[in-house]
Amino acid sequence: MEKPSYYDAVYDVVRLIPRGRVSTYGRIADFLALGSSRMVGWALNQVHGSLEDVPAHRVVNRNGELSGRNHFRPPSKMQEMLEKEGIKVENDKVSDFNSLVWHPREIRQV
DNA sequence: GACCTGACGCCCC
DNA sequence: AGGGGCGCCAGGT
Repeated sequence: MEKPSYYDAVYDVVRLIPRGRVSTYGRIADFLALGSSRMVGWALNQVHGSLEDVPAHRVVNRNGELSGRNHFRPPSKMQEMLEKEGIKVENDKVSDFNSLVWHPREIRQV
């Protein structure tokens, strides 16, 4: 029985997002060559309760907006967790997003 | 089994 | 600069 779903690959990448940093659906999708940013969202949607293992709160859209906050409970939880990591969130958007956005490619550059 | 929607992103107007 | 439409794949109705 195979479940090679790219899901695991997505979770793996998300898990690699450093604390205090964020990444985007698009970058992850591009890094994994999924072809669609939505797939990342689908995968994270399946996470649901495994959020402890997969820091899905560190994944935002290309504008740094917390587009997935509505899937957290309460929705403000996403912002809460981010702020707990030192990330400033204002008006459902990551402040200084451009500076702290993390590129999966950095893994290879270590 | 067909249709619609969805944690997105890019192109076109 | 802002708004609207299409594409991507999976899952639910």
